[in-house]
Amino acid sequence: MPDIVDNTLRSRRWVLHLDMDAFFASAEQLTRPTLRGRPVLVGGAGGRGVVAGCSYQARAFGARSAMPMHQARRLVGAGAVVLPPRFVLYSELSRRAFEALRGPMPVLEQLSIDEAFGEPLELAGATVREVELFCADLRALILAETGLVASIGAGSGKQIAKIASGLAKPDGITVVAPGIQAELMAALPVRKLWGIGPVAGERLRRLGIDTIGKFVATPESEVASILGATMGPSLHQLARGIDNRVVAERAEAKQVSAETTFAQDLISLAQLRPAIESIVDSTHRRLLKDGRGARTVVLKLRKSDMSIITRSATLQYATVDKQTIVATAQRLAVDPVDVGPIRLVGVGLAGLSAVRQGSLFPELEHEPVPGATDATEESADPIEAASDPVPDGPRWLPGMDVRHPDFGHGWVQGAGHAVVTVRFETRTTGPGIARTFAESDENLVVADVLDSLK
DNA sequence: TCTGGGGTCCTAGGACCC
DNA sequence: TCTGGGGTCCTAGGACCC
Repeated sequence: MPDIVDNTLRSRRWVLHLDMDAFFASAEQLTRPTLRGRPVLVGGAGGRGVVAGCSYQARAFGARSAMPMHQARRLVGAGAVVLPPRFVLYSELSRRAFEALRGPMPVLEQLSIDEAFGEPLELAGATVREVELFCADLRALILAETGLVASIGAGSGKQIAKIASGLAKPDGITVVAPGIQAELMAALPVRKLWGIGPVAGERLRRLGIDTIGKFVATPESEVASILGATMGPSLHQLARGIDNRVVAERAEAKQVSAETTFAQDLISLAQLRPAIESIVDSTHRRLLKDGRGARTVVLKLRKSDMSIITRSATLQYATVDKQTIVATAQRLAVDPVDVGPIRLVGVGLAGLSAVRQGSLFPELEHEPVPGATDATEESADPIEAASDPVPDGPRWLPGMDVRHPDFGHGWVQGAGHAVVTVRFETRTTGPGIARTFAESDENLVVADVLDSLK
């Protein structure tokens, strides 16, 4: 990167990319002040869990998102704080942040729970300095509204804005002036391009193309033959800094789905059947929340070797009827005895249509499913990897939000041996004290996650 | 004790229709 | 009596994103 940046340079277009810093872990540290400054790992704690988010203190040890949790834990050591994700909390913080941003930026393209593009019209033709000031205001707004830190990148298009926000982290702003864009990008690994993942990255690396600069220098025809006739040329354009994609509100979701990885592989139909039934339950809840009906049911099975089998069926009419969906998913099931042990079961619903039309002939969609009737009794309650409390399971699990009439809102730090240790604190209390109770203490009750924001 | 869960988009083949 | 061509829908698989 050049040492001197001319802050008076203007760009015709300024696209902004906002990204919350270490979002999940930061949300935990916000609402549980004891965790501030500590290596926090958010994700599944079971043997097959992975890191969904980690604090910068955890990253210092080498922990990363998507890393197996046991590996991250080993890297961080004894000081690691492992917490289950609280999506309700993250969604609320996300909602508050993006709602506030719609003031200064009415058009927001939300990419995920913690990321969005914006292209404020008032910045058209602005200078680098003006963009920096605008971004500083946005960061202050997010901080005031949520207590969380976001980094912002800005450039002449989406691709460069996204790269810039990565460079801005943590807790910063990076505005890429048009004049330095090409030089800045050329030096970056080709994997930084949005759309070049592990497979394409490896394919390019084997051909000696490891930087965006070398990628740009590769003839477009060759790129097309490596990455495909659609992706190739369009990525080549983006790498050359040609990016006229507009910033626009996202359309409605095209599918809803739910999936669960089981602590132990499912090895029989008798185990798979009830698993499918319970996953449909989750997916169906999402469908009802969405408000549309679904025509296509997709069953997804991940085998123990990580390969994926999908089977789908399209109904004659969109439906919201759970039994229809269960029956369809069961009909798609394959026998683990034939295909091999299964670690994950997922059910997706696509072909979502706003017309909630019930089937005219629902009985036709309830064909008997071989092996389905005995499955529920037969056995196979597959061991859930998720840490949801089960009726006969432990009453308290680490990370739970709880309340006590004398000590207020807190969270479970640890449980076992008939006792439970609770840290009483919320966003505004400052670091709280930990107290230990009998597991059976009636004064301790499960609390609303969002109370930790108070 | 390797590798989550929620999505999007692309490709490719076959069925089916005109 | 040999075998069109375009368009759409459905299905399965795969890459990629956070």
